[in-house]
Amino acid sequence: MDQAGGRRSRLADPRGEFPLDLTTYVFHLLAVVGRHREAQLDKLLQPLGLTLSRHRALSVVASQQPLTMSELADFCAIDRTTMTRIVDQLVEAEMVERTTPREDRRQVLLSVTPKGAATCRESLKAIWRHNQHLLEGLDEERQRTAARILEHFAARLVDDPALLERVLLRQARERRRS
Amino acid sequence: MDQAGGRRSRLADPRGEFPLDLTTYVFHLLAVVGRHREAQLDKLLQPLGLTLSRHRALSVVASQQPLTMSELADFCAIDRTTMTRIVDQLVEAEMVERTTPREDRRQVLLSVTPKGAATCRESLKAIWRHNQHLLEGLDEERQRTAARILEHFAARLVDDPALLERVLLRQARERRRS
DNA sequence: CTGATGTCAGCATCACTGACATGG
DNA sequence: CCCATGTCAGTGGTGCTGACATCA
Repeated sequence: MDQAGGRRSRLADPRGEFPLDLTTYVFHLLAVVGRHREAQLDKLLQPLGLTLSRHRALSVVASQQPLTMSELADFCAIDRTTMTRIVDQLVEAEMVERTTPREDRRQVLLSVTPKGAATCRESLKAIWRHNQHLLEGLDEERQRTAARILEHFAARLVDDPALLERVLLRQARERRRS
Repeated sequence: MDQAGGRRSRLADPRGEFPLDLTTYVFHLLAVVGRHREAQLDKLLQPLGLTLSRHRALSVVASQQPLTMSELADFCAIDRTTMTRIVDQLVEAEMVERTTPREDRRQVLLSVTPKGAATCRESLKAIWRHNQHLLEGLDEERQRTAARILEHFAARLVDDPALLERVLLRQARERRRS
């Protein structure tokens, strides 16, 4: 997607392996794969009372707790104001708790409740199985190649080096109380 | 994303190259890369009066015209009812036209107007440049590997073989008037 | 005061469901 | 009658902007 127009002559793979030129085709597939996968995962998570967005937030809180709203939003690459509403929903469902630290009372620290931890374990299992199914037949070296290529994209998409570090899941919390 | 929880011991890359196990990390990056890229492209297209969704639909119509609503929705991996509204917006902007074929008057055939074709050329150019920037530094062989891996994902995500063919942009129209 | 953090309201877009009209 | 195609209305989740309160 993103591009599929123009003359056939300008937009063909010279080797004939793919239906479009490489640049166009890679990003078309990126969009289509993401779309189908998100739709399937949403259905998978429905019985657990989660959407994919809520699951993403919940699983990051579970693994990185305690963390602030801004950190969570950066990790998930989601707008802060949107994250406020997603956390509202998780608090409503009694899966996540907000607490205010004494040192800096502007912040909010997020942590999971026992119910949230249990739900997260279930959703992680379900998604893990789905991911494994998608990766079946891809040897480890190909998976590493995929990860490296995606890291390359991320580095070019995210200007701020500190934000990039967080998006790539290097270190979580430092300078919290500095 | 999707998964980031659990014990550190269960979710680590054995080789230490990546911050999480491969399965989890590949899909985390898939989500984050898609998110950042879509945000940037939306801004890029704003001056042209397009959103990313509208551009995607427009460019497919431009390259595959004439085609039906269902075909367009399948190509873009977007729900049919959602596509009705997106095409409404493109018709409103006088970029796309709907016509009813004589053979099967249930269908609607889509085609671009001159204004739509011109806008599409501009948006394709802008997106092409953005994509080239992202791919800079990746040699052709890596791009081919990426395309093959994403095709692998698509094949596992889409059950219907005919739909998969359309999603992978093999052949567009056949059995139209059969 | 300035800047950082988090929340909130309003707006637009989009996904999904269920209903509906049309026509093969 | 049955099914395919396309549209439409309603609901809910999401992204973004701008405003606001709080507090270091």
